[in-house]
Amino acid sequence: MIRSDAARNRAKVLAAAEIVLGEQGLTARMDEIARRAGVGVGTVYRHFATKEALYAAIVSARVDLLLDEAARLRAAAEPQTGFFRFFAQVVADAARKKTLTDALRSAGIDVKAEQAGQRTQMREALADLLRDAQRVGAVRPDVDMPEILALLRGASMAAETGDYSGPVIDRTLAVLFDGLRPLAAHEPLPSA
Amino acid sequence: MIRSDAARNRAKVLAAAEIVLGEQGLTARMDEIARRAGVGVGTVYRHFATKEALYAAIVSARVDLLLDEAARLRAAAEPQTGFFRFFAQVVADAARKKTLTDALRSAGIDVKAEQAGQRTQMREALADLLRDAQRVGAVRPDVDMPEILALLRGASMAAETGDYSGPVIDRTLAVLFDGLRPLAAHEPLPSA
DNA sequence: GTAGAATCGGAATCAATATTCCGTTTGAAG
DNA sequence: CTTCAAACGGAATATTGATTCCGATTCTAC
Repeated sequence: MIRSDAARNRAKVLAAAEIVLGEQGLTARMDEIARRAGVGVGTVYRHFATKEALYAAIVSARVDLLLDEAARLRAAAEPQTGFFRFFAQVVADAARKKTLTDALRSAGIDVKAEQAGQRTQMREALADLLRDAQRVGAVRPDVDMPEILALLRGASMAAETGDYSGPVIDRTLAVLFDGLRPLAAHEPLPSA
Repeated sequence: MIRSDAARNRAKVLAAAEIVLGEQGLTARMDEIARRAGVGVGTVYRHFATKEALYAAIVSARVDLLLDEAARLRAAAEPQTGFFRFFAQVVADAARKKTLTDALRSAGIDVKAEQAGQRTQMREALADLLRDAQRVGAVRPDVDMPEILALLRGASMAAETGDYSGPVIDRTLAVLFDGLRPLAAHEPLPSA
C-alpha cells in the first residue's frame, strides 16, 4: 500500500521539477526543486535516487507525449502536412521548456538504456512521417534522415536557448521547410 | 619589460586552453589546461584572472578571425556567394571547436561588454552580406535578420554538439540554403 | 486509540573544482 | 656574479551543490 502522503509528495515533486527544470535546465538545484514542491530535499531523494533520475523521468514523459503526437499525425493520414507539423511540434516543445535538447547535449554520451529506446522510437516516428511526405511529394526526395535530424536538433536548440518570439520561430521554420520542399515555389513567410 | 618566460608561458597557456576548451567546452578543468600547458595552475591564474577571462580571450580571438573573413568575403565582391560562404564558415568553425555557441548559450545572459561589441560587429557583418546577397537576388527578399540569426545559431549548435560527419553538415546546409534562395530550383544536395 | 512502519525535513557530509597563497625559482639589470 | 623583483608550482582553501543520515512526524492497520 502506498501511503497517501507519499503519492501526493511524489506528484508535487514531479510538478515542481517540471517547472524548475523547464526554466533552468540541468543546472537547476535540488534545493530549489524541493522548495518549490514544498517538501524537504530528503523527500525528493526518497522518490528519485538522483537528479538525473528525476530529470530522466520528466524528459521521458515529454518524449512519450511527442511520440503520441507523431502517431496521431500519422494516423490522420495527411502525409502532406504530418511531417511538418511534427517537426514544428518538437521545436515548439523545446521552446517551451529547456530540457529536451539539454539531455541530448550534455548527457549526449551516456544515454541511459531506457532513453536510448525512446530515441530510437523518435527517430522511427520521424522517419515514417518523412517517408509519407516524400511519397506524396511534399518533401523533396533527395533529403535523408541524417540531415533531417541535424536540422531538427539545430532548430530545437536554437528555440530552446534563444529568447525568440513566436513569430521569429515561425518564420525560421518557414524558411527551413521551404528548403525541404520540392522545387515548388516558396510559401510566403508568416509576417513578423 | 615583460619577462621572457612569462611571455612564453602565456602563449603556452593560450595554446593549451584553445585545445582543451575546444574539446570540452566550458566544463574543462583549469588543472587540465595547466597540465597540458606544462605549467602550474598558479601560472594560468597569473595570466588570466578567471576561467571565464581565459575563455573570453580565446572566443574573442576566434570571433575576430571570423570577422576578418566576413570583411574579406565582402571585399571580394561576389555578393551571390559571400553570404552563404560566411554562414558555412561560421558553422564549420563551430563544428571544429566547441566554444562559440557555448558562450552564447550558457553565458547568454551576462555578456561582457567587450563581447557585446563583437556580437554587434558580427551581426552587422552578417547583415551587410545578407543585404548584398538580397540585392543581387541570391537570397529571397522576404527573410530578415532575426530568422537568419536563429538559423545560424541553430546550425552552429547542432554542428558543435553532434558528431556529424562533414558530408552531413554539407547536406544540411544545402537544404537550409535552398530555403533561403528565391524561387529558383534547388541545388542538388552534395552526396552523402 | 495505539503500535509500527514508512515517510518527512533539513542539517551534516562529501565531492568536485575554482581560486588563493606563499615558499621557491628564474630572468634582467648593473 | 649578485641582487631582487617578478613569475613559478602546486598544496591548501573556499565554495558550491549533490547526496546521505537520522531523529521527528505521519500514515495505516488493527
